[in-house]
Amino acid sequence: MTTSPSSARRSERSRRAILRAALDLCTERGYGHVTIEAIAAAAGVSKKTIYRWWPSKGAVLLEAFTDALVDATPFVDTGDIGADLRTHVAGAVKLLSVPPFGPAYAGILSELHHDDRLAQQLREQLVDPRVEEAIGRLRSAQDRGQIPPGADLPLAVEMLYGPVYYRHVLRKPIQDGETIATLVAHVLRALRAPGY
Amino acid sequence: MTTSPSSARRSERSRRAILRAALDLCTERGYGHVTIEAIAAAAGVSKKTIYRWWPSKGAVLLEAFTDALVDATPFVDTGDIGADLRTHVAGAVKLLSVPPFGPAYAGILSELHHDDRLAQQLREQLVDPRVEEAIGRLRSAQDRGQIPPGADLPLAVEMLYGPVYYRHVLRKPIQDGETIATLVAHVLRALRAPGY
DNA sequence: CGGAAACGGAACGTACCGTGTCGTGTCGTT
DNA sequence: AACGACACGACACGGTACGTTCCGTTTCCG
Repeated sequence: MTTSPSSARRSERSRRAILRAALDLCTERGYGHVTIEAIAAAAGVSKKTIYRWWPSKGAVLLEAFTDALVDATPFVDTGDIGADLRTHVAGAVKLLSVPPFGPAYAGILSELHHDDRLAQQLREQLVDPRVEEAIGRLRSAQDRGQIPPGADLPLAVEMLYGPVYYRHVLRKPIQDGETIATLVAHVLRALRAPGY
Repeated sequence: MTTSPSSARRSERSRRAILRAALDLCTERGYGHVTIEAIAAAAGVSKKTIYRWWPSKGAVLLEAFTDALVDATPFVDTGDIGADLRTHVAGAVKLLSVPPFGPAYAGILSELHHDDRLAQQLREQLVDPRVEEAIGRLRSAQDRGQIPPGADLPLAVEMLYGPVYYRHVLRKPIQDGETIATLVAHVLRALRAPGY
């Protein structure tokens, strides 16, 4: 998570203040107008302290976002694969719909294309684990015979998350529950139906 | 397309030089490191001229991207809906895979969240027309009985484009032809199969 | 208790922003 | 053919945020 000097001397107090200030500023003025200097000022911290532990603004907000994501959208297993997928997708959609998380995540995504380290961190810490969880839940349904054995589970996950990302980056109004239910139903149908 | 002073006196020569320089700079140093000043210098143009016609860097690159998009991914109708969708999605994927278009589009997307006018322009000029085209092609297949009458065509388009955007913003390696074929097959299956 | 290291604060030069001014050139109008 | 309007290139401006450096202080480990 952290990056450089590797020490237990690090001030947890400052770390929390920085992450908190970063999210707060993101709420009130938007990701693009958040600056390292403003974060430092709001957190009562010197810029040097931020630069010591994070390489960029994106890295600060990625850590803040990841921290805040803890049990935001848990992956339950009630036995009903449809209901569980709906619950999970709805959790992700809802999280992205409230400031500062929607704008913060969009801002982080926007920096991936010129920051290789950040892209790697995001995939390793956020995306891949969640994809694995989703595949695991689908496989569990597969074991119960709710999904055919040969189904392409990774593709299924992309078909679920894809429209969520599509809508998020294009800033179309977030989907309501019915849209999510329809999406999940379509994906399950695509897995279940006979080959094309 | 253009914005402010509305005149026929505008120098087409300068306009072309600016759009060309913007894309070139995007190729060689990445969207995030392209500046208005650098575009002006590379195009042999004063900053004032750029600010006279475009409100932001994003607007310049949106126009450059849109111009370059002409017949990049045509929407054909061979009668085979599966083949046509594969062709179309492959065109979009291929376009995004080559510099400067991939990075340029990602950069434009990144600015949508703090630039309402740009977001509106992108949707009106780029996204909505293409979505309409896609829906039109699906409807044509519907008329021929290849897709059931009640199918949710807008959702189908999102299921097609969604994974493309998902992969693009997360910078996962672009899909190959087989992945695209599988995706298209799944979407068509989801439309075709009986209700869940 | 001593030293190493993280800390806050302040200042630095650099880069780019968006705007303003000015003189030049070019294109419509009459 | 001459005028006048307007886009043009150039240059300079104040402002903001960058990332770094220095310094003196505080905090924690051994």
